[in-house]
Amino acid sequence: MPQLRAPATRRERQREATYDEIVQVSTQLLEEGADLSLRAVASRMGMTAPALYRYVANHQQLVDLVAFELDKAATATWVEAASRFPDDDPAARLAVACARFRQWALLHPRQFALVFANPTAEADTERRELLTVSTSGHYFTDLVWQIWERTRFPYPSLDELDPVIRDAVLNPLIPAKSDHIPRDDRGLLWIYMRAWSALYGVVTLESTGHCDPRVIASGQLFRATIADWLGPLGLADDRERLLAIMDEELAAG
Amino acid sequence: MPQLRAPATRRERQREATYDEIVQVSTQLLEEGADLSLRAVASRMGMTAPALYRYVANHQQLVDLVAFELDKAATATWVEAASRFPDDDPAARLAVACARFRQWALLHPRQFALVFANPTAEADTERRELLTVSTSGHYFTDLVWQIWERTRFPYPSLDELDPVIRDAVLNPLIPAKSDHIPRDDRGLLWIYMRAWSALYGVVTLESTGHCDPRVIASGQLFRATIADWLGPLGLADDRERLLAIMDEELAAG
DNA sequence: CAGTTTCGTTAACGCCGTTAACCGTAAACG
DNA sequence: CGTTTACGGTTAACGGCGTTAACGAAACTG
Repeated sequence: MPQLRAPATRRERQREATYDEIVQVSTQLLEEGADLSLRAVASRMGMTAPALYRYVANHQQLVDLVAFELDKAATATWVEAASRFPDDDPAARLAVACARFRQWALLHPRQFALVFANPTAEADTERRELLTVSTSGHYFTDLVWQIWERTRFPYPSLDELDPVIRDAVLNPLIPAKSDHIPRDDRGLLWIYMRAWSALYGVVTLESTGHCDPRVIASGQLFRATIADWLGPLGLADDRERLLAIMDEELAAG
Repeated sequence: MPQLRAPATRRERQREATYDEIVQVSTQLLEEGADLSLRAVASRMGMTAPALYRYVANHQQLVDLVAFELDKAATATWVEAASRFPDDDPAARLAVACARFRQWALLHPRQFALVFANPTAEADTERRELLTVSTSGHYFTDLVWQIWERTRFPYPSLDELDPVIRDAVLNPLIPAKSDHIPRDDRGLLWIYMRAWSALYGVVTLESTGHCDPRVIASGQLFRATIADWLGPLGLADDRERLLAIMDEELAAG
């Protein structure tokens, strides 16, 4: 059985490989604290900068490409970490994933900024679409859904929602794995958005350093923010266990 | 009576004026969507770029200078807007200020990013210090304090706080007008930090566009986030009035 | 084999931050 | 008052950036 993922002609495989190398070299550059520039990436690949224009239309597209792959790779790491808890314990998995997400953001602020603070121009539909397929977003939505299946935490019905929000949860533009959520349960996505907003907010605050460094080091702001969301997700009974899991994960990273 | 603010020699006055022009030209550039570059600022002032090095040590310092002044100017606008409510109604003032803060962030995302998403390097103590005197931070802390004077909402005592957080509230590195807060009431600052984190988070999410545009347009995410903080600030009774004030302000902007 | 597409090159343009060397003039000083 | 100093500007230059244009070789295609 031949490869499914690397089919087609030799040229196409070559091209795939070049894309992979671009991403690899880019992440390497970022890791070293260097800027993500076309020239730097090219020269480290043994090419000249204009050659990269065969693969990317401009600098911003390079950034978007790398951001997408960084998100994918980072998500894979906390999916892996979360998998030490079983399938049927999505709350524990969420606790692990949130903690890992934060630790990644603190350890790699430049990469975090690239993926999550990279300003998206209003009219730029292409970049919007890319955002919609964000890997981490899908993972978090899925966990929230799985938690709801167990705790049946309350969520607003479609009628209760502001009409604009109703549209948004019925046909989401955000990264959310929502196809399998029945129409009448789409109010769940509102809870998801609000929870994501809280997580994003505190992690961005800490990652960009607009915060007392001691508060960051203690992890208390993050912890308190997460703790506030256990109730709304129907996890109040599990509170101590989940916070313990999170603390453990924070201490490790 | 001679000027108090423009004393000293003629040279010093001249220098002050040049700084003012730098800031003015910079904000003008940002307003036009251009980048904030030394060369652009200099040429628009009728100078050459190296001349600016007589006023700022490097590009980052120019950015910091402009960020600080932008924060000051923006804060002044919502202080002004909030002053349509009397002194003794700090809750209403806070509602106005939060809404204005968000509208400013949405209308001027580049400026917002400069002031509030401008990553602060860990070891950079100079920039930390600059952060500590942020104007908007002082205004918000002061409002929270004034609200507490009226509602006496609960806050953690010093013993209840994590030791690190205790240090942080006793000797804050964040922009907070805290000198007049008695030592035993410093737990208030923890509430302030948490509330600021929530406000910062949702506004950053919206301003950077990492969010469904329809959700931003509706303002519901922001509204819900603020609404969640009325309780902890002892403003539950005032809920409808305050949300109405905020809605009005959001609609205007 | 001929023709075309793909993928790389070099050269160049106009930005950028930053440094070094230089100079007139306004202020400070003996 | 004349001298000296330091301030606030200049020009020239370096290296790096994104980006475009013109071009060529090698690989696929008929």
